[in-house]
Amino acid sequence: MNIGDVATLSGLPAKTIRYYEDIGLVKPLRSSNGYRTFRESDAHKLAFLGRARALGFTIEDCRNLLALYEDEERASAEVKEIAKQHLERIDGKIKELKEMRATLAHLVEECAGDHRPDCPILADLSMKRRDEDMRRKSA
Amino acid sequence: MNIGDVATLSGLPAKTIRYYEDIGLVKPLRSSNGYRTFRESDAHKLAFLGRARALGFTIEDCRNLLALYEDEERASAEVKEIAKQHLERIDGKIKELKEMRATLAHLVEECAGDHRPDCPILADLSMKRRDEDMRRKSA
DNA sequence: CTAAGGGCTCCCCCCGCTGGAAGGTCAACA
DNA sequence: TGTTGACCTTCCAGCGGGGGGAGCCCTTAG
Repeated sequence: MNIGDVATLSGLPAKTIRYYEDIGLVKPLRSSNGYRTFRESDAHKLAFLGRARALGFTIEDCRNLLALYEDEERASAEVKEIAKQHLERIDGKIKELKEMRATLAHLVEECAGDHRPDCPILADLSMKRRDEDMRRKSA
Repeated sequence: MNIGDVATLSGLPAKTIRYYEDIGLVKPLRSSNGYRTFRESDAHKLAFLGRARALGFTIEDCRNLLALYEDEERASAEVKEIAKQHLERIDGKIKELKEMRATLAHLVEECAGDHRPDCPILADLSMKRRDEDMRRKSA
């Protein structure tokens, strides 16, 4: 299989696949004309990578997951640990985003959004730390 | 004020402030020794930027917000529009993360996490698109 | 006089790709 | 046989939003 074929199969852009080779995630063979030649197993790995990335795992996570995937003797505990840590990262991000959302939604509600210049959003962004602390406490 | 002073006041690292000058968000003066000299207004802008960035606004958003902040004739509708768009971006990200979280949490639950190699997490990551679609539908 | 603690510029690094230029290869068709 | 046009190759640059660090200058206190 050439790169275009695995790209179609895995849903990853060819550029990304070349990059994954660069950083050592896949190691396709080369045919005499210099083209990359992918085996079935490479195609599987790439599909695996695509799904892991879609779940938000970092490239380093993927590298470790792939190593475990290939290791028949692995302990599922190792995999679970990686996934759990990732779950925590996701939870952290969700929390952060929700806090932003809450503040922002509040400000958007307060803002008249008309032709006048008075704007609570700008007022909040420009206000001093002391006031911000007060707002936080009252919220 | 030198850069260290505004860094302390705004809570932004000096590096970041230099970067903001680079991209034209602030335009401090220079004193004869080459040091940046920040006015009160620069300090306010930087604090403004720090808070806008903390709410997740992109640099380009910040640029626009800052312009509106400085424009006494602005219409609050313009500010509100930027904020609303950002709110939508945040909602999109939260949704995305929640979907990841749901899938991942399910997998983590299923995984025994012991010394044995059997692992539903790896099984899911390596399984074919058809099966994935089925799982999605049943979920 | 010297040392510490600012400040300055400059360039490379991070992540995870993405785009583009300049060129080689291959299959189909006239 | 020549010529398209779709592939493929490498390499270099850049995104956002800074961070790290080298190697230098300036200032102030002891």
